Amino acid sequence: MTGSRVEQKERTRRAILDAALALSEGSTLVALSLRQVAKEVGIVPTAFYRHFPSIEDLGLALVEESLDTLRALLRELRRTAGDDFRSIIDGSVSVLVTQVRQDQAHFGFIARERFAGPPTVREAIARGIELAERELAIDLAHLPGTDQWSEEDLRVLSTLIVGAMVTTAERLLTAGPGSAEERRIADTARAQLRMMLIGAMHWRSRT
Amino acid sequence: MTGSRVEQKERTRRAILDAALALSEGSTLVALSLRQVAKEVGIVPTAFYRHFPSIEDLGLALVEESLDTLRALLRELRRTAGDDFRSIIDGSVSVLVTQVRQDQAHFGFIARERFAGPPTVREAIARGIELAERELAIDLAHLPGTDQWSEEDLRVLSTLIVGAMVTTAERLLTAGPGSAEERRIADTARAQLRMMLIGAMHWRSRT
DNA sequence: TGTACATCAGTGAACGCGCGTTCACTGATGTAC
DNA sequence: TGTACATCAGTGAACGCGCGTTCACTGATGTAC
Repeated sequence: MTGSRVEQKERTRRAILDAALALSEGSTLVALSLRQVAKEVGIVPTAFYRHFPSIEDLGLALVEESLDTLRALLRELRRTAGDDFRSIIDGSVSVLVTQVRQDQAHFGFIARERFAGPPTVREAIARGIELAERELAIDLAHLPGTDQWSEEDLRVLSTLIVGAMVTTAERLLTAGPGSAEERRIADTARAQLRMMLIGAMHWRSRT
Repeated sequence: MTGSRVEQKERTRRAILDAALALSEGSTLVALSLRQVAKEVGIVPTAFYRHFPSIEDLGLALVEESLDTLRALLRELRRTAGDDFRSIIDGSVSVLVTQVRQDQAHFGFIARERFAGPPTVREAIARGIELAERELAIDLAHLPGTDQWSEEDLRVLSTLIVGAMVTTAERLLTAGPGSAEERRIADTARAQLRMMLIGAMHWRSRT
């Protein structure tokens, strides 16, 4: 069976990444030890070096994977956007719930490292969130009723919405999958999105 | 000079707490080492035990101090609340900016430990934030226009507002004190609060 | 006020432990002919 | 197809280092008389 040695190596590499995600759950990247990870995977500590040049490179790989899942979430949100407000709201929240559940370990990693990670990691995550805000501002500009809005207004609303979505994602992470709590969080997120959009629709009529 | 030995001990204790806050800045509580802290303070590692029974107890002391700071912020927010929407919004944001600046180290600590800290710490912080949400829901119920609101509606709006305030506090922490960025963050927070309250005011007329 | 004793914050040596990393190795998988 | 050789994921011993914690100590500050 050709490729079986290659496949086995890939399987071990995946096991190392998964073990690192699971072990960092309790605190942070910086608290991860190579020996802990190796023990969890079931290999001898030195075998680690067959897969990553150092424990720091393992961390970088986790960061990149996690940012990939964040970008996948954004792509999915834009792809499934409906026409009217109600379907945009409902669709966005259900995509958020689905994706957070699907890549729970990665989103948990992002939540933890966002402020507790090494500077470069914090910056990379901040850039990912800023990207979402900018993309959303562009999408908002195409919605009816925002024709007269300034760049600044679009930015204010998009950061508000992205902030609420980040908060919702973080709440989902602390709730059990499929729990009543999860449904309540999703309902709250939908109501909040509705409230924000109602505020936005009446925005110019007031200022 | 009576009390001078006691005062010196208190000064060292304070220096240990401050050093721990400064050192945990780069990552988390769990990455703190007693020897690092002692070195930063300028005492020998074993002298640490004259002040705390263990490094974990130092962590608990930091958590309690930080939660005190959080509670002080909430108290200050309620105390300075004005009558009309505009003064409530402007007052709340300027109190937030002032308090975050004044206890930057503690708020940074909370931001970091909120998801990366040990489970008990995460729970304590989550409870502090929930408390703010419940208190705000009560205050909102006393505002004009919310007479017909359900408990649920009040909860939805208060979690939305608290979430935005948490996000604003976190943004302030990454901006320099007195910077143009800081003023922009405060302006954005004010606009967002206005937008949320406008949405709230038109809430019932839509659902 | 002066002296003798008590307190206790900070010292310094020592300990066992888990850490990341090095090195020479083993033996199963894969390849060349 | 069968044999001889190459590759390389995983092994196991060893290293020096920083860690938390113990212990007996020192000497300045504080107290009793």
